[in-house]
Amino acid sequence: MLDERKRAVLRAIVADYVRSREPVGSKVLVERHQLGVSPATIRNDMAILEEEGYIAAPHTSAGRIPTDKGYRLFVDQLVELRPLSPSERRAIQTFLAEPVDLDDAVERTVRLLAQLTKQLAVVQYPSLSRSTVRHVEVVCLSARRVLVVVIAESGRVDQRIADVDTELDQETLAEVRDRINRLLVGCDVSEVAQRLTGFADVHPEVEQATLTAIAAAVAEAATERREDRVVYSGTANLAREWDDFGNSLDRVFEALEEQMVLLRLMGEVSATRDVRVLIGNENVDSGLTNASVVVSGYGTDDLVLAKLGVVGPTRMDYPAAMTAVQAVARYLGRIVTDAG
Amino acid sequence: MLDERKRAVLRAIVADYVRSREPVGSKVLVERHQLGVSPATIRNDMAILEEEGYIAAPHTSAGRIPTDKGYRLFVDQLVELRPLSPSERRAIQTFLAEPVDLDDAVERTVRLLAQLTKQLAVVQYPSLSRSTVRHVEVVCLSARRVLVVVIAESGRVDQRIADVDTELDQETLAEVRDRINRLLVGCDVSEVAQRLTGFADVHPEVEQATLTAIAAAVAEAATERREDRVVYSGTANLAREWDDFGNSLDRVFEALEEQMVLLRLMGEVSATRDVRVLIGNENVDSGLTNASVVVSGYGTDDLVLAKLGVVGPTRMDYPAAMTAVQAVARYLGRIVTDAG
DNA sequence: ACTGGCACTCGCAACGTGTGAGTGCCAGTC
DNA sequence: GACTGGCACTCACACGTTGCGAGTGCCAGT
Repeated sequence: MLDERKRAVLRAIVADYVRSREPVGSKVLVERHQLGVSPATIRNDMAILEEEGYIAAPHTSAGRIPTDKGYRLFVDQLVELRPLSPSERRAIQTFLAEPVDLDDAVERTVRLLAQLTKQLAVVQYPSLSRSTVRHVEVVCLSARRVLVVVIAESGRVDQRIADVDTELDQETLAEVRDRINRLLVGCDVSEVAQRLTGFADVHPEVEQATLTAIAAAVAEAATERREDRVVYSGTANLAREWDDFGNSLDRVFEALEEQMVLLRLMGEVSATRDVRVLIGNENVDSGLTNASVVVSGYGTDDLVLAKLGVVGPTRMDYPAAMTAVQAVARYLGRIVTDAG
Repeated sequence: MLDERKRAVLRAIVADYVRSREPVGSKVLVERHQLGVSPATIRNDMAILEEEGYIAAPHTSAGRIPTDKGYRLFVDQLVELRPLSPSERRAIQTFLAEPVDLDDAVERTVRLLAQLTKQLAVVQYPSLSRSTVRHVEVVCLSARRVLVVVIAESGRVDQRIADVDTELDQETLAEVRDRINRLLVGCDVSEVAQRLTGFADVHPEVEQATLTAIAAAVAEAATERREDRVVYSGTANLAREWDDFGNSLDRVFEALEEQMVLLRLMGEVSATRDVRVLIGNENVDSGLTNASVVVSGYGTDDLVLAKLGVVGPTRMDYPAAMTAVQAVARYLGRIVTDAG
């Protein structure tokens, strides 16, 4: 087990390295943090820390930098989360006040998080509670195309385009719409597909294939999985620190545009509302080397709707990122459960 | 006026420089393109071209690179647009087939364009024809929050959250909704705001402020300007060639995340359906130096709905970009006018 | 009008070198 | 035993020097 002073030394090394990006030596360590001992003593401690694998020297006669193991110890035991500064708190409140709709709320959140942490921020769309159907609208886009809109009681609005074989006049369309509504309104979205089976058969006046297509579109719209969508923001922050990622930058961006990577990244942490940290190689996810992820679930106490977090270099300001992620997750959770 | 051979030389310089990223000298010029004369002759031509300002030498005894003026001449007179290769044509067709809704269509388009041109692709949302109101839905999200959904005949679906002061029970909400629908269905979206004036007054059974809030939300949703939204894709391409932009990369990404920059960029070219090119400093837009924009409007013959294009380094493959932009614009125009 | 030849110019990569930050170790002190 | 000052040692890195080669401009010759 590590000595109290050695832990202080590790904490100091992490702090300094995060700020300066440069290997930190024994001398600056004692003069910047009041450790009360001489550089030589610190050197001994550092030798121990290196033996134990918490820090490493990039080459002989350079300072030390924290290893992944060192960061891990840091976030697990050494970090003290200071509360948000009033100005930050105010920034969050004004930024997230009065979102105009769900998209807007998510959009603002991700921007805010990127701005607060100066990292790449990622927000997963909340999986709005599967609730009951409120209304189904069917509108005609062109001769052979109709748009289906499904509005759920929870406020979800999903749409889908269906190609149909026959031209539909306004009256038939209206009738189809009314029948669908009569059939579905109030029923749980999970039952939609089921209720629609055979829908085409019982209305012989319209061509079957057409009705089938429309029914399929309605079913698809009702079961669309929005929680597979993620949005991100703060690419400029990523670019600013790109030299911390061993990878060439375009690889990183390729990985980003591949939504799956982000989803996997978020998926790897268990869905709880506390803040989790993945450090460096702990996430096996290729494409991002030397990257850490700070992530938290958001939602109500008993139900985690989705996750949000930031991605940055292993060498990042963990305390700041953790408090920001936590605070934003809490706010967004409140907004989103309140709003639907 | 420029000699025919000098034009050939300029064309060759542009072609080579675009491929190699390196100043091109007289020797490689004659051996790669069959110009039928010796390097010395070419050197004389190059001297003329330099005098006229079409090319420049980064320093003594280096090859020449095209100036913006050179590129301008190239795209205006020297470029020959070869038709799309069958495989490209096929790629477009499969990629853009059967979009599931408007978002999906735009999303796919921007990805496709980025992939085809290997540049940053930008697509502006089409301004769907202002049409008549089809249906208005009002659902209750929480005690003091309602969601308003406006569906237009054209297939536009807009939503808005309204905060209300009083709690609304289901029946009143249903009644409000019915009244709104009776009032608005079939009326042009441009008249919505007008028709709603005084809406709060004539229904004394519900608190006025609440009705006003809902009416305002409906009006806002109906008049939302979707055409101010742009989406982009292909950031990895941008990162790959970032050293061509004098700017440090993070500035570029900051500019990107500021949607306004892209909108201005698109806005600077007149809204026609043919392909326009802005080269280097021609676009005064700060933030992107050494950048060119290839852009085209899309829509029907008589109505340009919005614009799309690519952004890349001044030194980009203009012919390829131009054909790709043109083709994609044409396809998207067809899809989007067909679909809404 | 074009070409071969030649002197000239620089950017750039390769090499050598000196400097300084940082270390490990050890003998001495409290 | 824990800490400290001192000292020899090691590299990374910044800096000046140098040589090379690509490319040019010019000119005399065809």
